[in-house]
Amino acid sequence: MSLILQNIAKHIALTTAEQELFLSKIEVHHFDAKTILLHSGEVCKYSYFVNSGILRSFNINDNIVEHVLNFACAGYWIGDMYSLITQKPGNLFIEVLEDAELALLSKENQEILYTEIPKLERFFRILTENSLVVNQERLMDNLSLSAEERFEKFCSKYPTLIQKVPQKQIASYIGVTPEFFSKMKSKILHR
Amino acid sequence: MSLILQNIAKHIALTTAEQELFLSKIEVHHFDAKTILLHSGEVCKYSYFVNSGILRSFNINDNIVEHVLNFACAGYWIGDMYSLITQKPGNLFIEVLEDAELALLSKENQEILYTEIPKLERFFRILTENSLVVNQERLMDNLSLSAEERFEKFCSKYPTLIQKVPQKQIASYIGVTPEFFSKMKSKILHR
DNA sequence: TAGGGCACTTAACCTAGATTAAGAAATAAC
DNA sequence: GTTATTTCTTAATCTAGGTTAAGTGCCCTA
Repeated sequence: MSLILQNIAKHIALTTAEQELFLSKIEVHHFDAKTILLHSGEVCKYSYFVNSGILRSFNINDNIVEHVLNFACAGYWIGDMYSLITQKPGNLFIEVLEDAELALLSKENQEILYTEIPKLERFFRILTENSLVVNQERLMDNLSLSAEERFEKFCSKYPTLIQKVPQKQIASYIGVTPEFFSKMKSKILHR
Repeated sequence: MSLILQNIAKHIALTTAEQELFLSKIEVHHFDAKTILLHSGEVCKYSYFVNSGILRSFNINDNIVEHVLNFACAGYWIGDMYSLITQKPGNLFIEVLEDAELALLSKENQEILYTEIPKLERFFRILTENSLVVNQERLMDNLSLSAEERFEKFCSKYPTLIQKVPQKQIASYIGVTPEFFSKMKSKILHR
C-alpha cells in the first residue's frame, strides 16, 4: 500500500473505493533537488505529501536572511498553510533539498474530497492538531532554551536530517547564524 | 444567539436541533480572576471557550521562569492541545486573568459531538488550521524580528490586552524579561 | 493605617549570540 | 581537470537583551 494511504490509515479507516477515489485526486510527480515548488508571493495551490526525498519551507527577510519554517521528509506533509487557507499570496518558499517523489493534493481536490469522504475532515483535523502541538512546543523552546539545547532537541527529533541537509539550514531552523552554529558545534565536539 | 454558536456559524451551518445538541454538551461557568483552571502535570479535560474575561496559558521553566503561550479573550478557545489530544499530563497552566464566563467542552463530549454532528470535524479543523497559521507566524517573528518589532505587532494585534494584562506577561509573550520590556517601553515613549 | 507583598522602573554590569571579514574545504559547473 | 560558487570554519569585535540589585508606587488585606 502507498505511504500516503498508510498515513491515512493510522487515523481513519477508508474503504477500498474511498482509497481509490483519494488516489485519483492526487498527482504523483518526481522533482529534482533545488526545484522551487512555491515562491514567496505566489498562491499555494497544493499540499505536498513526501513519498521520498527532503523538502523545506522558508521565508526570506528583507531580501537577505532565510528562515527555515519546516523540513519535510518521507511521510510528512508540507505547504504554505496560510496561503492554502486564504488562497492569497503567501511569503513562503518551498524547495526540494533532495530528489523527491511527491503526492500533490490541490486545494480544489481537497475540498472535493471533504465533501465526498467527510471522514477526511477528521484525518486532516488530526494532522493539523499534531502540527499545532509540535509548533507550540518549538515556540516555547525558542522562548526558553539556549541555542545548544535547541540543537540537542533537533538532533534527537530529526537524527536523519543532520547528515543530509546543509548545516546552515539547521542553524536557521533552530534560530542562530551559520557562524554561531559552527562555533557551537566545535565547542560541543571538543568536550 | 450565544457567542459560541455565532463562532461556529462563521464556518459551518448547524440546524436548530444540532445547535441545541451542541449547547447540551457544554457547561457554562463563571470563574474569578486568579483561578487556575489547569495545572502543569495534570491531564487537560476541557477546551475552554471564552464568553467574557481573559485567560492565559503558560508554562514554568525549571520552576522559575514563566512563559506565556497564549492569551484568550472573548470569542477565543484555549486549552492544552498536547494534553487534550494525548490525554497525558501536560506542562501548561491555564489561568483566569480577568473574571470570566467560560463554556467548557470536555474531551469526551467533543468526541461524542464529532460522531453525532460530523460537520463539527470541519469546524474544529478550520479552527485548528487558523491557530496553526497564527503560531507559525509568531514562530517566524521570533526568529526574525527584534523585541521592539514583536511588541509593535502585539500592540496592533491585541490592542485591548495592553491595558488589561500585567505588562510582565506581555513581556513573557513576546519573549523578553520584564526589566528589558520596561527599558524598551520607556525608550519608545521618549521619542 | 499600616504594612506585606506584587508590579514596575532604573541603572550598572554581563553574556549569548550577531556581525564582519577572511581563509579553507567541499560542490558544482564548464 | 580547472575554475567558480557555495558551504563551513575561525577569530575579532559588537550589541540586543539578560542579570542583579535597589528603589518606587500600589493594591491588598488586617
